Amino acid sequence: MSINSRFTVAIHMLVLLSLNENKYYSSKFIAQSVNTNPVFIRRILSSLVKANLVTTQLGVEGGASLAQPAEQITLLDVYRATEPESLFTLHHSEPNMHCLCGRAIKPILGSIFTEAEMALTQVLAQTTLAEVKQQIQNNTL
Amino acid sequence: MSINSRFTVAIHMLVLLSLNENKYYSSKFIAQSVNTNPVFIRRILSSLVKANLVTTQLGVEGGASLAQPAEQITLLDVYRATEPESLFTLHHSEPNMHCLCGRAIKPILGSIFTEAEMALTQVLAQTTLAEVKQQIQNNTL
DNA sequence: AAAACTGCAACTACAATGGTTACAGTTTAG
DNA sequence: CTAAACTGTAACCATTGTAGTTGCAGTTTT
Repeated sequence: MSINSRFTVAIHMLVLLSLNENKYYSSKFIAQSVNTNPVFIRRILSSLVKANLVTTQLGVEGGASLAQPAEQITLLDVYRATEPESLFTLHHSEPNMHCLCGRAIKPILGSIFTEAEMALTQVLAQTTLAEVKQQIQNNTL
Repeated sequence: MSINSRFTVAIHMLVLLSLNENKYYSSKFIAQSVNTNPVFIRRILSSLVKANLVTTQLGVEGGASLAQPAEQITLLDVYRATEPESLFTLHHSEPNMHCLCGRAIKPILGSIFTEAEMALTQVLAQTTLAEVKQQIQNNTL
């Protein structure tokens, strides 16, 4: 399958927060921009808080705000916070150990998959939230 | 989410076929090596046939065989045959066009995601079935 | 004619995704 | 000090994807 929309939504949210880093944005407000429901937003926010990308404030006028400057947050940080450990699913059921192929294939594919995933994450590490924000703002000129 | 085990299973199958390129392997035999059921194998085979990586033979002593030499089949070919078009899921529901962020973010993320996926596919393109087979055979010395 | 296959449809079980409701707890404004 | 606006989280639902299973028509070899 594919990388969850959680990742896409998380970036969307964080870019939104970066538009005014001193403001707390409510999950309801964010949900309207993303066009989804506030609970889904709060679930993702929960992951982002754990990864120390966002801080939240309870109560009236509360909400979420960036925990770090947008220049310091890369898309890889967001990816790590929202996506599971490994991108590739190895075998659903353990291969047959009586078969040459079954015995040896897992570690070999594992290392190729790790290499491929690293190539992907390196690209994500090269882009910061601030750059995405900048592109969005240029787009509207 | 993550990349389906279909991809992993497809590689497993093809490496198995590469052990003897002149033989037809039945879906039952392949299923035993992968430790799954023959129908699941035939469903994946169907995709591989469409991608011209495999030919099948009906009847007694029939089964599947590589349609190309193992040296010419890369993991990227297998990836393309078994995985959907795009790895990343953009928004589940369309973002709010009344929001600066909602309007502009999709194409920007789209191009970053394309770049990231290309980095991944380039790694997959560098490995052929023959190389995986070679590693498996070395492994058992 | 029997046996060994593919190809495919139909049905099932299970897990993941995202939407919805509900509610306890926190904070601010009045 | 109470009402309102928030977060955080659990519970439940609908939908979809994944993989397993059964069944059967059609093909090929013996």
